[in-house]
Amino acid sequence: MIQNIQIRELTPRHLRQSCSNCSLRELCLPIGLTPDEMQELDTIITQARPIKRGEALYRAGEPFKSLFAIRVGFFKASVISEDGREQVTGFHMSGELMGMDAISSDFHTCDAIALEDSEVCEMPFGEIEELAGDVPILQRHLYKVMSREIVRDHGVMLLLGNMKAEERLAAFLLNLSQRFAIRGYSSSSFHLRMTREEIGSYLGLKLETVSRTLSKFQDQGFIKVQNRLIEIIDSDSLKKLLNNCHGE
Amino acid sequence: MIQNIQIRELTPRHLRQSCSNCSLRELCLPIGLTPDEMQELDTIITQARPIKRGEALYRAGEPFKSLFAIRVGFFKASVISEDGREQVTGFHMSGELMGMDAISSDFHTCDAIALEDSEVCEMPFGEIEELAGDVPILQRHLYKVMSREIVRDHGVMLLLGNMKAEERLAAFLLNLSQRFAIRGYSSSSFHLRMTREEIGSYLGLKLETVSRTLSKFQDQGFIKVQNRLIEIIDSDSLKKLLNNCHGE
DNA sequence: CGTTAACTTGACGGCCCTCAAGAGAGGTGG
DNA sequence: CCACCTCTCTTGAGGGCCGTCAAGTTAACG
Repeated sequence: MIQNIQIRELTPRHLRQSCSNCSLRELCLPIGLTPDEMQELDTIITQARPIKRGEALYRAGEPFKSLFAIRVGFFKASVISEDGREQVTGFHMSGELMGMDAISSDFHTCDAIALEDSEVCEMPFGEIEELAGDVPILQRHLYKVMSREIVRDHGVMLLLGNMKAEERLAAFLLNLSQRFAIRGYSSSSFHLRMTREEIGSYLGLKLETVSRTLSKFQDQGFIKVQNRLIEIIDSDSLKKLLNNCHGE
Repeated sequence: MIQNIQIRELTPRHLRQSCSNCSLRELCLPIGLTPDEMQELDTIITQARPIKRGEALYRAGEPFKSLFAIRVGFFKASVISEDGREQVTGFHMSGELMGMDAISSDFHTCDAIALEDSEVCEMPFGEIEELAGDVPILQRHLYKVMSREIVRDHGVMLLLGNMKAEERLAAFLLNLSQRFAIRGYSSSSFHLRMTREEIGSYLGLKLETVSRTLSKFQDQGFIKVQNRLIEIIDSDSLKKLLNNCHGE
């Protein structure tokens, strides 16, 4: 959750600059590469491939070649079950890495759909891997990024397995708020890129329940909802929903 | 799911033997190490540390030093939310790797509890990592194992987000059945190592619902339940529950 | 301005949770 | 070996949360 906070403070200058080039917040994060190594990384990475809103960055079943770092934009990742049910497994924003699920089988296992016009950096995994063999700190960092994804998924499992609708939505809003804040946007006022249905799919709820719960939060004065614009008025109350809740 | 099937057939002899030593089904899987590299791997890995039923292999918050390969036995992994709710994130059996969630923060993020007397191989991550830097095939394999964990978690998210109690339990039983089969045990008759409550926690259900649903499956002639002994009588019907279900 | 997709709100019903009681299994000590 | 205790499991009854169905409203886009 708090994992990305210190990027600006901790990264050395040459890295910070390169990172601001490619926006690889998640890949470059706290790793002290030499200028040479950075340059090599830069030559590997394809700069800025645009993806229009609604388009797929990749789809389940396609052969795996590259990881993608989101330079700007917003994506959803989702898996489709055999009988056609969609489960959104995550929402991803600038600086985050996508496609790691595909390493295991050399095929993508989920769809990645842009929810707004976006740009990604393509990072051919074979070359990244090769470089990682020579640069221990990069290798370790890749392990860390993948591990973080596992931890994140466990958090979602906790949410889906244990929480009620109100708690899920509160957790969702607070998580979004935090991630926007990290990126320098307002944490108290932001635009949802996804539909109620996509939120519901992510949270294991129906779109009507999402809508109703948002309205309820608004009635209680926790938030203000204007279509997809969310204003968080009382984040403490939202947090209280998460901790108090019906545990003892 | 089917990922471990071909171990015996595909691994070269020297690897097969070394693997049968340490039972590292998941780590050694399909990777063609040289005998020298295998030996180095063997010197890194601590052979056979016993863990008694009910004991913790590690707990959330403990500093991370090693991954663990289960040599024999059965574990549950679970996260505890701030307000004390437990979510079982997975059940792990012989040959599987545990602890990858801890790489991201250098602290374990979940508890690993033995559900029967077990033995694990401890693999100091720093040394594994170092070796992986020299042995690309090992490096890639670590990425694959972690990626597989992510894919598995996505499957659980689909289950928790979209499925009804009957479907969840059917999926759970079929998954266990398959994993036992891969290890040479009966796929149609096996002993549950976990309580109804732990099954419920994993599946996002209460223990009463688990119990009721098992009874229902028994009444329908799909399975036979005798306390923790499960006999699968009609696996096709269970599979049908998963595909038919209330999708169109 | 018309069409479509997205959202809101209400009414109702069903699935699963909650509470409760009792049965069964496994371990310990007498 | 049996009595006893505890943990686990089963089963029932009732209620609540959320899904389902439906209708109407708003927003978005050509």
